[in-house]
Amino acid sequence: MTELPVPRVRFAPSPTGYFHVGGARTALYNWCVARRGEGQFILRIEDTDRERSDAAWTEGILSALSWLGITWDEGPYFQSERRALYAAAAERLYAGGHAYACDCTREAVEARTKNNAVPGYDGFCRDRGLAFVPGHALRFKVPDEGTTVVSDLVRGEVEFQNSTIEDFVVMKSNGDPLYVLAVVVDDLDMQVTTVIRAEEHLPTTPKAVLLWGVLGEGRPLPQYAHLPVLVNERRQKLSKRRDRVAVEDYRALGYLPEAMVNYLALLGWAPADGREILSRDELVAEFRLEDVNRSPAFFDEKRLAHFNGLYIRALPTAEFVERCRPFLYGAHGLFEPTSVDEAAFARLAPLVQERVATLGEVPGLVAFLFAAPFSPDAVAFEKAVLRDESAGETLEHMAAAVERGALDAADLRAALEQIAASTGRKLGKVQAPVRVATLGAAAGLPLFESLEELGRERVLERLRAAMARIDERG
RNA sequence: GCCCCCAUCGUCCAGCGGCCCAGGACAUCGCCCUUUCAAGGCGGAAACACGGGUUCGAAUCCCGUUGGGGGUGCCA
Repeated sequence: MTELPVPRVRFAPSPTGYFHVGGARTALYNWCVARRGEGQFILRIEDTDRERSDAAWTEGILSALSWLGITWDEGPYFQSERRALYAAAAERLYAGGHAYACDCTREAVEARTKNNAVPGYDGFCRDRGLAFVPGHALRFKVPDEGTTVVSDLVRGEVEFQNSTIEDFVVMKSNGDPLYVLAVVVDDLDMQVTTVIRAEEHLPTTPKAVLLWGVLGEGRPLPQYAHLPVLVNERRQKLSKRRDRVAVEDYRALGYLPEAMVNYLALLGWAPADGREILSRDELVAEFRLEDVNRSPAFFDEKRLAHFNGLYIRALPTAEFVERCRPFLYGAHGLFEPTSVDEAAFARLAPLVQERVATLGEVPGLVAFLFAAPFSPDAVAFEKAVLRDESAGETLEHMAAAVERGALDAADLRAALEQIAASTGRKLGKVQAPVRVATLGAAAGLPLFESLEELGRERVLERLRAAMARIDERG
C-alpha cells in the first residue's frame, strides 16, 4: 500500500444555534480521520454572517466537543477575524476578470427572471463594467459551458452542468464575504486535504471547485466526502428549531459521552466485523470514509439509550458513583446536597447501576432515601395498600419484626417470607404494600436492601403512617 | 419548476453476482430467571419500493418509474 498523505481536516460549524447531534457526528468522523492518519483536526468557526452568529453559540460548540472528547489540534479560527484574506481574494477575482460587480437588487433580479426558463441570476451585470466598490456585490463568472465534477469519497463522481449554475455572489455589497468564498480561501490557506461535511453542502460544492480553480494556483482540490444527513421521525433533516437534538440536552439527561460517541459513529457506518460496541481507539483504528453509507439516518433515542445502558453497566461502581453526583445534587441534581448520604448511595449503587439507562434516572430510584418530604405515589398507594385486603396485616407484621430488631436485608426477607407462607401467597405479592408504604413506588430497587439502608426509624415511621391511612379508610 | 442525492425488517447497520427462501442490533411480542422493576438468557413476528433489462445466476450491475430527502439566499 502506498504511503497516504497526512490528512488535514476541518470541522467548520456556524454558531447560529444549539450544537446538534448531526454536527457532532460530522465532527467525530473528521476527528477519526485526523487521528487515524496522524494528521490534524482544525476547528474553524464560520461566522461570516454577522447577523446570525453569536459568541454564546460558539461557547456551546466548544464545550460540547470537549465533553465528547473531540479535541482539536488547531484553532478555533474565526472567519470574522480573517476578513482581510477574503477581501484580497475577492480583489484578485475581480482583477483577473473572474468576477464582476453587480448592483441588482433581489427584486430586480426576480422581476427579470420570472419568465426565464433558467432560474437564478441572469448575468445582467456581466458586461456592465461596474466598479467593485462598497455598495456593489461581487459575482463569480461561471463558465457557460462544460461540466464541473465533484469527486466524492462517499458518493463517487457527481457531475454538474455549468449552465445550471448561476453567477453566484462571493462578496456581499456590505463587504462581507459569502460562505463559499470564505471556505475556499480558508481551506486553501489551512492546507486542508479532506473536506468532510454534511450532504446539504453537496449542491454548493461545484461552486467551490470553480473558485478553487482560479484561486488555487494549481493546487489539487481537497478530497470531498459528503455525509448523509441525520433525519427526524418524519425523515426530514434534523432542525434545531423543530427537533430536540442539542448535544447539551443529552448531556443533561444523563447520557455518557462515550456512549454518545459510539452511537453516533454507527449512524451511517459500521466496522467490517459488525461489532457495535467500539472504544474510541477501535473507532479510530477502523473508521474509513469509504465505508460510510449514502442514505439518511434516523437518530433513534431508544437505541442511544440502550447503548448508554450498556456503558453505564460497564462502569466500575466507584466511577458510576462519581458520575452520578451531578445528577443527585449537582448541576442537574434533584436533591439538597445536605440530604444526600453519600455512603448510603455508594452501597446501593450496584443495584442502581443495573437498572438505569441514563444517569438522569438515578435520582428517581433513590428518592425514597433523599427526597425531603416522603410522599408515596398516590396511584400505587391506592392500589397496593388501600385496596389490598391483607395489606394492613402485612404492614403490622413487618413493623413488629422491625421493632423486634430485624434490621438487615436477610432478617427483613425472612420476616416477609413468614407472612407469605402463612397466607399462601408469593413473596412478590406480599412485598407490594410494604414497598409502596416505605419506598413510595410500585417499582424500584430491591426491597430489603433498600429498607436496610433506610434504617429502622424511618421504616417504622413510614409503615405506621401507612397503617394509619388504612385505618382512616375504615 | 430546475439541479443534486438516496432507496434492505418500524429503526440503525451487514450484504459489494452464486455462501441469502437475506444476517446482527434497537424497538416489539412470548417464555425462562426473579422480592417489584430492570438486567440477563431463549424464542417469535418483521425487509431487498416497482417495472424492464444484462447474466447460466441478481438485494447486489444498467435503464426507467415511483417515493423520500437536500439545494435552489447579498444563510451556513
